[in-house]
Amino acid sequence: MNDFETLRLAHSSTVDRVVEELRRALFDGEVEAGTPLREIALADAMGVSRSTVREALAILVAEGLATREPNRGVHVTELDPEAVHDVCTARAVLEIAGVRRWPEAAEPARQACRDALRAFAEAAETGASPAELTAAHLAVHRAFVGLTESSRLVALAESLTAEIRLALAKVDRIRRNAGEQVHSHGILLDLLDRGDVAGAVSELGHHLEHAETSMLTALDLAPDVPGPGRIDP
Amino acid sequence: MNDFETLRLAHSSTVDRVVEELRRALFDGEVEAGTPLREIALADAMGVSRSTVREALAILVAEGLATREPNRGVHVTELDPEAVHDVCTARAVLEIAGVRRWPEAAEPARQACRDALRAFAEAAETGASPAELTAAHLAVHRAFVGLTESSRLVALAESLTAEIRLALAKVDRIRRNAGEQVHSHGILLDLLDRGDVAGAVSELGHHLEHAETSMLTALDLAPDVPGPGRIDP
DNA sequence: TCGTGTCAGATTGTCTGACAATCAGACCAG
DNA sequence: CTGGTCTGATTGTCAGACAATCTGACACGA
Repeated sequence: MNDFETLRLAHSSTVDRVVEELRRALFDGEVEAGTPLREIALADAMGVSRSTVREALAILVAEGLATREPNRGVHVTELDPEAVHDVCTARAVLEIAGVRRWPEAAEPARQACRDALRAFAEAAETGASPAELTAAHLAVHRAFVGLTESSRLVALAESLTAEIRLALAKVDRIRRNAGEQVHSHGILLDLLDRGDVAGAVSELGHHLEHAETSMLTALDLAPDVPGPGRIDP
Repeated sequence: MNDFETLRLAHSSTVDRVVEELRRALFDGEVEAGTPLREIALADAMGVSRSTVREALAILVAEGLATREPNRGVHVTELDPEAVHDVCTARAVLEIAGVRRWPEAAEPARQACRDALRAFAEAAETGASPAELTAAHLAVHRAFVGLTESSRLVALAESLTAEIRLALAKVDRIRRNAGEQVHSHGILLDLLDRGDVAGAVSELGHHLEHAETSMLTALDLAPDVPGPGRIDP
C-alpha cells in the first residue's frame, strides 16, 4: 500500500553547503592548486563555525580534492604527473571493465551509455558552455563504469573524475576537440552494438591513453612554474 | 645531499587512535552490525571529547564501515546481500584487471604476488590464528590488485576488504578450507608464470564467484534474525 | 659565511560547555 | 485504531579556550 519509498527530501546540512561551495570554488579554478585552506579564514568568510569548516575539510580530504598534513593544515591537492597517471590507469581499469561487460550488462545500463552519448553529441552541436560539455563528456565515461553495475565502482569513478576536474580547472581543452571526442565515442558504441567487444576495448584503451598524454601536456603548460624544469645552482 | 626523505615518524593523533580502536572493535565483532554509535557514550567511554569522536565517526562513514542517517546518528553498517554482491563485483573487477595486466606489470609487483602466496601457504601449514590466516589471504588478493600499479585502486580494494571483514567478523569460515584456498591461488600463479593469462583470469573469476556465494550463505546463517525470512502477520 | 639557539606569531588539535532542531516513544483524545 | 501532544535523548552547530606545533626572523658563535 506504500509506494513512496523513492521520496526523500534532500536534507542539506551546513557542512554539506560548505563542502559544495568549496568544491565549486575548486572546480571553477577560483583557488589555485596548493593553496592552503585555513580554518579560521574560511569559517568567518562563510559565516560558520570552525568545527563546521573542519568537518567540511575532512570530507574534501577524503575525496582526494584536498590534502592534510598534520599540524600544517589542509591544502588544495596538487596533481603531479605521477598522480595523473595513477588516476588515468584507475579510470582505464574501471571503464574497460564496464565495456568488457557490455554483453552481460542489463539493458538499462547499456541504454544509459547510448543516452549519455546522444546528450554529449547534442551539447557539442548546439555549442554548449565548456562546463556543460565537460559534464556531458564525463557522463559518458561514467555510464561506461555503470556497466559494471557496482555502485562502489561508480562512486570511485566519480571521485576520480573529480580529481581530474581539479587539475583541469582552467585548462578546459575539451572545447576545441569535442567533435572529435563525440566521433570517437560513437565508434565505440557502434562496435559494442555490433558485438565487437574486443574492438571496443582496444578503442577505449587508445582513447584513454591519448587523454592521459594530452592531460599531462596541458598540465605541463598550465602552471606558472613548470614542474620538471629544475635549475641546479 | 639529503637522503632522509623516507624517514617520517608516524604522527598518531587522538582521532586516529579513536578510529583504530573503533575499527578493531568492529572487526573483532565486539559490536553487532546495526549498533548505533552514540557520540556522547563513545566520548566518555574513551575519555575524549565529542568533537574528536565526531571526526572519527566521519572517517568510519567515509570508509563505509559505518552509516550516517541525518539527525539519527551513526550506525555500524549492515551488509545486505545486495551490498555483498556489489562489493564482490567490485573486487572482481579490480583483481581481474590486475591479473590481466600480469605480463606488462613491473617485476616487483609480480614478485609481491608470489611472496604473498608463499606467506599464506606457510600460515596455513603452521596453523596460524584465524586472524593471521585472514590477513595473509587478503594480502594475496591485495597483491593481485597491486599488479595494476594504481595506488588509488589498491586503496579502494583495501576499503572493500574492510567492509567484508565487517560482515564476516564472527564467521571466519576461512580456517577450514584454507588449504583449498592456498591450492587454488597456487594454480592461479602457476598459470600466470606459464603465461596463460586468460586461464588465470577465468580461474580467478570462478574463485571469486565461489567466494561470494559462500559469503552470502555465511551471512544468511550467522545473524540471529535471518534476513529474507519475513513473517507476514 | 654558515650552522645553531631562541623567540613571537600563526595555525592546528583538542577540549568544554552551550543551545536549537530533530527524532523516538509514551501518553492521550477522539 | 488513527491522529495529536509531550518529554527525554541525541544530533548539528556554535563560541571560546588552551596546549602543541610549525614558520620565519633574528641573534649568536665558530
